Amino acid sequence: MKLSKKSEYGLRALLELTQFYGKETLQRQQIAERQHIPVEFLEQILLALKRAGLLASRRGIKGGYTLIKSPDEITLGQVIRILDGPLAPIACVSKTAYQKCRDCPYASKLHCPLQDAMGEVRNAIADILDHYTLNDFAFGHRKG
Amino acid sequence: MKLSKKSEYGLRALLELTQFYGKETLQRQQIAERQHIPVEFLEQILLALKRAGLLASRRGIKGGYTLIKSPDEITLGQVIRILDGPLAPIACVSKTAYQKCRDCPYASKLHCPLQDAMGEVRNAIADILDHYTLNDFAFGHRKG
DNA sequence: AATAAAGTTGATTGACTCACTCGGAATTGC
DNA sequence: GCAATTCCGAGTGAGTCAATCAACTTTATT
Repeated sequence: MKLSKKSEYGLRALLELTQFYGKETLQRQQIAERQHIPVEFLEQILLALKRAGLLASRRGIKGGYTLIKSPDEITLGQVIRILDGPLAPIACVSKTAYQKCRDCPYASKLHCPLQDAMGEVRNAIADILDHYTLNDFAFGHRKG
Repeated sequence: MKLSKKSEYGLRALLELTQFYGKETLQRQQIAERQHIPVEFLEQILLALKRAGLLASRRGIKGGYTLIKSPDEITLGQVIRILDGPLAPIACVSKTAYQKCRDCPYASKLHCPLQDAMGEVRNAIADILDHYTLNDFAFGHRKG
């Protein structure tokens, strides 16, 4: 049940970008230093977030990265799915990346105990992460 | 955020053992067949559960495994911790295996955004899995 | 136009983990 | 004593994680 370094770094990078949203563009170098992330690894991560449509970038001198969407429209769940894949503990209870379980003795039955349990877990995780925006993350949580 | 095969198999094995609790002892072979688990891998898992105090075993002909604790005293959370380690997505929010984060720019600060978010997730997961007993698992869930 | 600074891309690496597999020793029932 | 079973440690092949590197393209400044 572990969060990868990739996602951790990704979230921390977005934390910085959220703080400068609408003000400045940040360069990998700056983000890496502020958050203690290896630059070249960070690069990969920023690129992935760019391809997913969260960031824009400019090359060359004075280049850098900016948030392209408002930080209250981006959730931690989205980010983690981009970098780590589905939130669900097992594929057969994923809503965004469902896969039928092969070789499971309950695959053909109507009802699987493991699916019940892990389905609950998946929903609990998604309920939190899909409502936790970058704004909540950077500036303190709504905590409804 | 994935559950390992080890834990999945472990839970499915315990599902069988719960169904025969107080009646028969089951052999690896039987459990493996019923749940489609590779026998030798299953062995490792059963051993780990034995060392953790959940199972008893007998060798030789007519040997096998039995639950040593009542299935309403064993939770899915316990089982997963034995086989997969802590439930928390990152070590610095684990209650059963806390580790201070190294190299995190917030390590010395009073407050870390990532800890807040992942702490919530950890609690949500633990709330479910630490109250989900093998009885619930095998015979249908309480669902309060 | 030249240069330097920055992002882009793909390949590669080393360590580690996951999911098994194997061989043999110890125990038990007959 | 023999066969069936668990116990235990070591090993393995594939894959993943976390980087790292080299080469390339784009941009601003001079």
